[in-house]
Amino acid sequence: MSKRNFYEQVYAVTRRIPKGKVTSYGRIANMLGAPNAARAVGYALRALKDKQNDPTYDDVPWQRVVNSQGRISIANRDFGAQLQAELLRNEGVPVSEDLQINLDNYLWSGLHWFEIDDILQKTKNSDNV
DNA sequence: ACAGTGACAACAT
DNA sequence: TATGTTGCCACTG
Repeated sequence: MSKRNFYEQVYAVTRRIPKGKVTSYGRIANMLGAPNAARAVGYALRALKDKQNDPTYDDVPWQRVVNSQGRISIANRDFGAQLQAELLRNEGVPVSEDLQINLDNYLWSGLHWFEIDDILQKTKNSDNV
């Protein structure tokens, strides 16, 4: 299909974020070897909105990705920020009223190199996921 | 092929 | 601390 590997890689990493933890767009980009692709990561997650009817992506916990400051994106505020905050709270992640999360306590430690390698292999030139 | 866009991030005022 | 600016990358008409 039209989807590129990068999307799948982002989704794959996001799926590994454990319940009760969060990470940032930039950190995901870093894990995928594209340290400057934070915006692209956000773009990929935003695209999930157009895939809501696709069961393939129902299990992507997009709410566990916030910006580098541990804050839910402002641009998202008007339509999805509150939902994201609610989903996180339901998972046991405290979110302040100004949409801030304490990264000292809830930041995901990330994947190990071999786990990332596994993702890169599985997402290589395939429409299958 | 090319210019525009966005759920980012770092730096500058 | 709070805005504004600039660089990035992948995706889209």
